[in-house]
Amino acid sequence: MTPPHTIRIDDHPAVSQAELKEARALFSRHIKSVGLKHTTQRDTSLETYLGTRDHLSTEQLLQLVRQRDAKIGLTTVYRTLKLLRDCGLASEVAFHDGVVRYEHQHKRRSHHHMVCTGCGASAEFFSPEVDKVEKEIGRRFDYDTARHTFQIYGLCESCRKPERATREKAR
Amino acid sequence: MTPPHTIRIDDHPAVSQAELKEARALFSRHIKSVGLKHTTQRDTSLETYLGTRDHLSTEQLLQLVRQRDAKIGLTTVYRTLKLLRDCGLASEVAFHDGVVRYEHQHKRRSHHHMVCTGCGASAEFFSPEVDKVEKEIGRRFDYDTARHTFQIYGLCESCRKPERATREKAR
DNA sequence: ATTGCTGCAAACGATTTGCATGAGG
DNA sequence: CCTCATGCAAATCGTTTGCAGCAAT
Repeated sequence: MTPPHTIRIDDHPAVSQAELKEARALFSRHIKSVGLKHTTQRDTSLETYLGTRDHLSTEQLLQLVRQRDAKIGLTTVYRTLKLLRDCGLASEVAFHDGVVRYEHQHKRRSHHHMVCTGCGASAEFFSPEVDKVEKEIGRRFDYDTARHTFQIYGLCESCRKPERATREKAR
Repeated sequence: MTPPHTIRIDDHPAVSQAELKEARALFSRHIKSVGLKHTTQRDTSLETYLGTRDHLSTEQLLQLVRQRDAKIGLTTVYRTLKLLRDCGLASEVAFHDGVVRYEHQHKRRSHHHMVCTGCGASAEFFSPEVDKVEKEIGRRFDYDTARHTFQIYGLCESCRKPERATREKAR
């Protein structure tokens, strides 16, 4: 199941030219440093990824990638997303439906998700308190904290209305 | 992969007699209300579940259940855990390894997890601020919030030491 | 007697891996 | 040239489903 739409507040502009350049450089550097090769498929995947927003599954990215090059394989996209994650351009998010999604990570403000269990819509929000909690707890347990995930699940306003059809059996 | 051990602070005593009774009643009531039947396998699964702590996967519960009745099938445990979830005795948690785990939920304080990406250990912690954020954000987006998950990922003290063997390739 | 339950085997969906062929440095 | 990448098909893994025989009401 794929969220039909995604709400977001605190919208940020599409990736700027400068950021694009930096992202490409970061990727190349990573590729090189691990002794891998620069390929057209990886390029296409990277460029496509950079043109997206929000959280998308591998399958979704594959669809977009194939609009540029119909012959790229699913496996390659899976592998490229791991590379993007490894070099810090993307991060994996797991909502509660068994599908891994990726979202932009590079120089991105820490943020969290409000997910509708009815229609699958998700909204992002920012909360400095939550970030503060990460640091505090890390200190308390003597953990070197790297990241956190915070998702709130609930029913959005339209899914809450007089038992609408949109609503699916909460898995 | 299964966490080798689980750290926890703010330990609470094993489920008390009164709580056990209440839990069984809750389960029976749920069973009845949905028109299902009371079976020995469900009983065994419930009792076993009530004797556990922390978060355990279906597979782990199956092992425990089989110590009481070796012939209980995996499927039954999967199904029973869904029932426990449905009646509010358990809730599902997804860490970042693709396995669903269950934890006690009935009358349980809201809590969160600090997970070590090295050895898989997890510690629970409590944070009223985080709970407050859930309410606030729900109001802001006009979502009827039901629950949230908050996990912090990082390296625990021993996994952080001079590249110990315990440490596995961070997936 | 019904109707739901169990456990097995088969089905599933997301993700990973093996491998022969092809492209990059 | 040698090495790594690709894309396909097959393999995995957790989880779900179909079904025939069995147990609970």
